[in-house]
Order: sequence, then structure tokens, then C-alpha cells
Amino acid sequence: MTIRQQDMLNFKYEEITGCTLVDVPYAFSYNETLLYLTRSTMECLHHVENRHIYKLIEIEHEPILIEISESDASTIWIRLVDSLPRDRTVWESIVHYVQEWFDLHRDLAPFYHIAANDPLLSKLATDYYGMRIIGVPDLFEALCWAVIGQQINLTFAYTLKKRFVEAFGKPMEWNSRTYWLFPKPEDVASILVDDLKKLQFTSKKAEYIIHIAQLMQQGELSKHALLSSSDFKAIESQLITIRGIGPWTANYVLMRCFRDPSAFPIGDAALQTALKLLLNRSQKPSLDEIKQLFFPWKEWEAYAVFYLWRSLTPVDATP
DNA sequence: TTCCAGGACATTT
DNA sequence: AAATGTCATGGA
Repeated sequence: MTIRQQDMLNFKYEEITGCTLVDVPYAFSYNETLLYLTRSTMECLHHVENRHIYKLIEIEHEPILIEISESDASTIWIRLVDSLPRDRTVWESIVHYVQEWFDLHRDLAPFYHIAANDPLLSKLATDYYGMRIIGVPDLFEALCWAVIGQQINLTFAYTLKKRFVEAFGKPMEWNSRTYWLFPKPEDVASILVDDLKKLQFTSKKAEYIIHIAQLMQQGELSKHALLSSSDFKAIESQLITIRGIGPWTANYVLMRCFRDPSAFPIGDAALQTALKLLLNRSQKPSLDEIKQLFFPWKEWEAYAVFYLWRSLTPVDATP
């Protein structure tokens, strides 16, 4: 058995068994990860069973179904379900994907330091300790999901996403279950508004998503190009120039895709609900009050929002 | 049935 | 600039 140590990526892999052991940071909760990933039964882009996470990802134009499992407090396993030998660079890409997906490189110490003596965050930070923002690394997916989620309840949003993925994504069968790759811009750039209206998308959302697909297919919009911007604020202002992308969507994508810890989807309906419940109010707080409340959490607004969202999860939802 | 949901945009003051 | 109206559909 050959085991090689990757200094930079903190993982070891075994060429024979096709498994990789990945180090996780000091504050990482596998349980919270599972809880987030199982919050909707309509989710079609990953599957959780017996505390294993299954996801189809594309590495070097090849669909690969990965299985993620908890090992001990400081490691998780990644296994390839087809068990075919893979090149070392492919393994590096897979590990990089998971680290990006679960935000494993983030040092949460500053956030927990703020939370420690904060009247609103201290209990959440303790209750959900180790919870990290689950990302959406693919920009097209992040934008589509954000646009879909505008002004509708999450249940319906998941229904729409499932219809969209099953209509334009790429399926892969394994063990009598279908796994999906999210549609690519080129799969959506040429469809018609009516194709999405059939799936119960509103005309506006259909137009937004098709237009975004066209921009990305033509190379006028890409994650790589945006990442070369001077800062996250520059990315935000570029995103907002696109039709259908307002302040909420831009900040949501900064939070889930670009991993800006200071992204702040202020005005988010669920955020208002969470604060209303936490403050034991009869009415939702105003935008001005939310700004005041968030003042201590500067540069960590995205994490504060994610922990507040988490407070809305039903307590009986144990994975 | 009514209200509203992890908004954006156009129109009117 | 800021307030108001419109879109538009299902979930609870």
C-alpha cells in the first residue's frame, strides 16, 4: 500500500483502495454539515445515507461520484464509488472541491471570538459550534439557485431547482439511484422562456436565468474573471449590473460561491424572521435595526447570517 | 382564503 | 432619493 503525504492540501491517498483521508480544521462539525445537506427531501444535487454524503462532481470533464464519510474528529474520508484508479492531479482536484464546498480552510477563530460575548450570537455559536457555510462552488449553479429563490418559499424553490436540473442537467445512475450534474450555461443558453415556464418558473426568472447562461457561455461572465477583481465589493457591483441580480442575489452569491465572509444579504426574509424570533418580537426588525445589530459582526456578516438561518431549522431534524 | 416567501425592477411621488 | 406598484406561484 502506497500512501503519499500532500503537504499543501493536507490529505493522504491510497492508490489501491481509492480512498483519501482529508484533515478537517479544529472547528468542523460533520453533524451540522449533514443537517444542512438533508434540510430538503427535494435536494437532487447530493444524497445522504447512513451518514455518508454522495455527490456527483465533474473533474477534468469526467463525472465522478464521491462518497464522503466521517472518520474521527480531525479527518473525513473521500471514496470514489467506482473504485477506478485515478491520477494524482484528479485526487487533488477532488480534495480541493470538498475543501471548498465545506469551507475547510476558513479560520473561524475571529468569528467565535466575536460571538463569545455577543448577546445574540453566543448561544448560536455554542449550539452550532463547528458549522461552516456550505458553499456552491459552481457560479452558474449559485446564480441560478439565488434567482430561483427570490421571493418564493424554500420548499417551492427546491421543487423548481429539481425540475430545472432534471430537465437540463446530466444524470448518472449508480446503485439504482440517479445522481445529477447541474446544467451548464451551454445547456441553458439556447432554451426558450416557455421551456422554463412549463416548469412553473415565472417569466422574469426564466429571462434572468437564460440571459445569465448566455453571458457565461459567451465568456462575458465567469468566476475566474470576477476573482481577479480588486475586492469583493468590485465583484458585487459587477454582478448587480446584470439583469435579475440585485443586492440580495449578489451578496448571496458572494457568500455561497465566492466565499466572502463579509457578504451580507441584508433584507433577506429568513434573516428577518430569525431575528424576530431570537429577539422575541411581534414584528420583523427594520433594515436600519438589522444594520445596527450586525455592527459587531463586521467582516463576518455571512457567517452571522448563516448561523441565524440555522436557528430556523426544526429541532427534530436530526440526520 | 389569506398571507407571504432566503427580491428585482419599473413607476410614481 | 424614496416610496409605491407590479410580477407571479405554491406552501402553510
